[in-house]
Amino acid sequence: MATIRKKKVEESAEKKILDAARKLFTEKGYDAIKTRDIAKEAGINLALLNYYFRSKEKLFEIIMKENMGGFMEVITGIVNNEKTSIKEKIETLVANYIEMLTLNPDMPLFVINYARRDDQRIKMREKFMNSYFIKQIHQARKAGKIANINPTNLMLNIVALTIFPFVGRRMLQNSNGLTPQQFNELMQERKKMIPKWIEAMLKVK
Amino acid sequence: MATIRKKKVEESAEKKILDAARKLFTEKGYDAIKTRDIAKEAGINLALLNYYFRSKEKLFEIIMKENMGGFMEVITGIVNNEKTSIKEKIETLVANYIEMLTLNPDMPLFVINYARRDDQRIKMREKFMNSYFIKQIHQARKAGKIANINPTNLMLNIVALTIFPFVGRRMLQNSNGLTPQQFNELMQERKKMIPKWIEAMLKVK
DNA sequence: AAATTATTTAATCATTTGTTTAAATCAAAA
DNA sequence: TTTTGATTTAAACAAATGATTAAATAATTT
Repeated sequence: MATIRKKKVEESAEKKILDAARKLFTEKGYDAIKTRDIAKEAGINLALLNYYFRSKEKLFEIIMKENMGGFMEVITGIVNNEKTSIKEKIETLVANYIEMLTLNPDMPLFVINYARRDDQRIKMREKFMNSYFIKQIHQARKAGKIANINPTNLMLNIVALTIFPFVGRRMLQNSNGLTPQQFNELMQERKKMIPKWIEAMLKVK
Repeated sequence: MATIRKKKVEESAEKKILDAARKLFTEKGYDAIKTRDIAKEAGINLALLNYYFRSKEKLFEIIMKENMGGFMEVITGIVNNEKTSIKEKIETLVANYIEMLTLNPDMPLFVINYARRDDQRIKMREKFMNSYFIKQIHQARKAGKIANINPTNLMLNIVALTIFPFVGRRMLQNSNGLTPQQFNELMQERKKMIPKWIEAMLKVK
């Protein structure tokens, strides 16, 4: 009988490997991390890694999909909600991203480098440009309520102001720079300010 | 006599190696590029690389310093010029960066990943925060001419709006995305707009 | 042209690194 | 307790990769 047996005493090796891989791949990327690093970090033997995940590549793909999903998921719901205003959408978008990135600050650089690695295509722009949010922007423009901004530039500005500090995090948190604590405080301040800054931009002609 | 002799017929192998290394390292980073890739791209034999540059690491360092220099150089002069206004500084800074990055669009991601690679410290923030520009900002704030913005956030905003599109370039230039031509046009538009957007931000309280 | 020095190469070495193997150990079921 | 399958390991393998060697070729000086 194909009954499944489980060890229950401690955290499964499979999970330990996934956790180690997530941490290391997200922090340093595919090429910089060796399978032996992952095994060591997970506290298991090297062979286990291939036993559970077949190869480094397959393990990486799992982490990549997790991260990519997390990174995209944030926008999907918000940006297509037909019940919220432009202002509300920007506020929610910025707040949710900063919350998520505070917990997982290396995610954006991971995603960006994935595109660098093998010219993989990431459809973030598509998702954004086809959204209800962009329709609202067009309408508000026609009605003369906001300036005649290029929607791609608007998207870029929201994303740049929100995500860039996390991408450049290591350049801010250097010896004479911010402590992790200060960095987080700064991000909390930006959470409040970015929507206001965007609002101000939307009046520029 | 230690006279130096040169081959003049074609471009020197040394330069060909440097050019290849610059292209490949900047595009894909240290770990992703093999010494054999560089030799092939340069059209020379593998051993030459070590003959001229001792090691992959040493060759990388040369490219790294080039890029780092280029990346920092832009701000140094501008930001400490005591003769220009805040507005002029922002305009010059943005324009010079976008000009440079249009010619070398992979440079920022290279620099950012260098910090990721071995926790190297890059003193961009220091340069900025100790500059005459920041003094001017403090004065203008006291005089009530601009809003009470945190200088680090101001710096982040200028840099984010200017540099981020190049960092995320491969996510914009995907199958359904922008052509390189369209991307450059967008950057030219941003060159004009970013100073205006920053100006608008500086009025937000 | 001969001598000298710079340049270039093919072949090899040594280490790193992803993967596999075969055997040992452990936990649940019979 | 014995059996059975899941889990874990040490050791080894094979390919990739950074580096070296020793010899050949090309350019310049004498």
